[in-house]
Amino acid sequence: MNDGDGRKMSKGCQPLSSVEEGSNGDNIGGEVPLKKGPWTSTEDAILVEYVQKHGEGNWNAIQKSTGLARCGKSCRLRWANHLKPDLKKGAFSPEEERKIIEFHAKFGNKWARMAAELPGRTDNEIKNYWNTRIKRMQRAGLPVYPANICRQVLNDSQESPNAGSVMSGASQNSDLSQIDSYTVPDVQFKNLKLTQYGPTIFNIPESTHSMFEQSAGSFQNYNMMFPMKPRKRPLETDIIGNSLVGSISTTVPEFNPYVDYSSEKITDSPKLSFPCDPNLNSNGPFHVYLPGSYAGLNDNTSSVPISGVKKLELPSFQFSETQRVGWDTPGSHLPSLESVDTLIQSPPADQTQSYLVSSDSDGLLESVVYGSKTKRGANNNFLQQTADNCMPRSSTVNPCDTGWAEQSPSADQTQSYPVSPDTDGLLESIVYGSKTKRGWDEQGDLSSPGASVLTVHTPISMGSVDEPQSVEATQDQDVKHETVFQDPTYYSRKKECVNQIGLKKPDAALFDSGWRGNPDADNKSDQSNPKDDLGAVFPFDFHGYP
DNA sequence: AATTCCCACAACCGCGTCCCC
DNA sequence: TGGGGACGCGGTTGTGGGAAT
Repeated sequence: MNDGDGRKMSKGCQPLSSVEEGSNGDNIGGEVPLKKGPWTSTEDAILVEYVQKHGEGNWNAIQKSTGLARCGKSCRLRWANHLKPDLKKGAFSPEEERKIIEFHAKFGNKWARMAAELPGRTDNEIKNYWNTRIKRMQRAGLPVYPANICRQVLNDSQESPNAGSVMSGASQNSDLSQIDSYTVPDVQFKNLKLTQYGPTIFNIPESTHSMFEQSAGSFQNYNMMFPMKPRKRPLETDIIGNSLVGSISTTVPEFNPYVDYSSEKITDSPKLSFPCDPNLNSNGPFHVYLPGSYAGLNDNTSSVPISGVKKLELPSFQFSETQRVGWDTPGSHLPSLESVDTLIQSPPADQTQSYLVSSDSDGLLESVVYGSKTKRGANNNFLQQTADNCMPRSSTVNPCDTGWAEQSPSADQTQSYPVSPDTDGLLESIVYGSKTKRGWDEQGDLSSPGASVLTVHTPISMGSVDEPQSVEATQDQDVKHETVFQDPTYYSRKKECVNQIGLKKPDAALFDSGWRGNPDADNKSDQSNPKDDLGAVFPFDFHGYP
């Protein structure tokens, strides 16, 4: 570390007026710059001694009274994360891991809250664990939330007075007063069958539902997956994933919602399956955007399909008419940022339709969005959204057909899922403005540049696996188009990405490392690389791209 | 053996909130 | 009531070390 020469003045921390941190030779103008970087044992000792003597708090006084060249903030962090006597060290126990997953499902990224529930553990520790886990699961193409957790959270939610927001940590955490004008009306999930879907990491905004309806059969074929970049060195998980390819491509793996995956390492989860893509023959494009990632600021993005290996289960969504209306109208509530987190573009009913991203995207919006996202921090309440995603809205089609329907204890449930309130209307304003500017109000014009802008904003549009949409049904979508595609937000300029993901033969594309050349996949897309597009929405480090 | 890559984690940073004056 | 400091929170970055090449 930069112990010593690498020291810098900590931003946000006032320099010491006088300190005896002799080892620091950066003393400028008589002021000792506050040290940054790893703490030394000496510093630790000083801090511990001070706290033992004076107790916690008044952190800024430490540097004054002890001469410790650390700002109060740094002292507090060091104490809280490492020096506190009651801290638990070492790896998380399986039980702790299970709790973390559960808490994340409930609270979202409320690390401090989670830490409060886990004695001896710090928020930073939990956060790091979670982020690492996310990456790992992503890489393996595994669902972040085990089905049992989803189910549990769902049950908890149902039991609570405010039930309705299932697995929406943000919603549950948020004070109701925070619900602003952007709050999306509750979404009604009919025939909720959470467990049948098992875990999913995607947050699918309700607005997506209507898309499914309209795209009817098209979305039956989507595979949610994590884009995966080939690792230079294969991991066990990769191996597993690859090993699944065959079966996934040809059969519908069975997902056991009752298996507790909470603490499993990827390497020991060979039984995991991907309860998705009930219709492997479907040809509907499908896009999934995960929250918080860097945006593809340039539209030089390619249409290269994600060379992912795994598929994620896709919940179906349904909107009530009123909800649809809400989304359609310009003044309607835009999706919350949380909903923005996950973006999935659903292809129109006409699967031959191209989803190429308009080439005219200037990247500005993406930049803005990205900035906003970054700044705000991706409040990727995966689970919240995941849970929503997990909830099929329709059960007309026997889920069993999908191969993972049997276990759906709550098939008859009808629930309302309030969209998490948006805490920042700026992005919506920008997006909306952009859309307006671009004139995307030309409903149904999926190729409209403006529409594409909303990708970032758009709730995931996914095919409902259990949607009663027969192929025939998919052809009758006029009405649905009005309700759904009217809202430009459903389409992103990253259409190409969609295109790429929306493979006629998802499986093949997914697992075909050479799917760049997949004729089906790039039927109408350019050769751009979806990496940027995906990266723009995925909060994770996408190690999935070549 | 050197290099590269990746993971895990510690620490930093910016921002929001609380509290006191 | 508002200004400012203290503190907390969540996201991001940087670093060390191990594994793979």
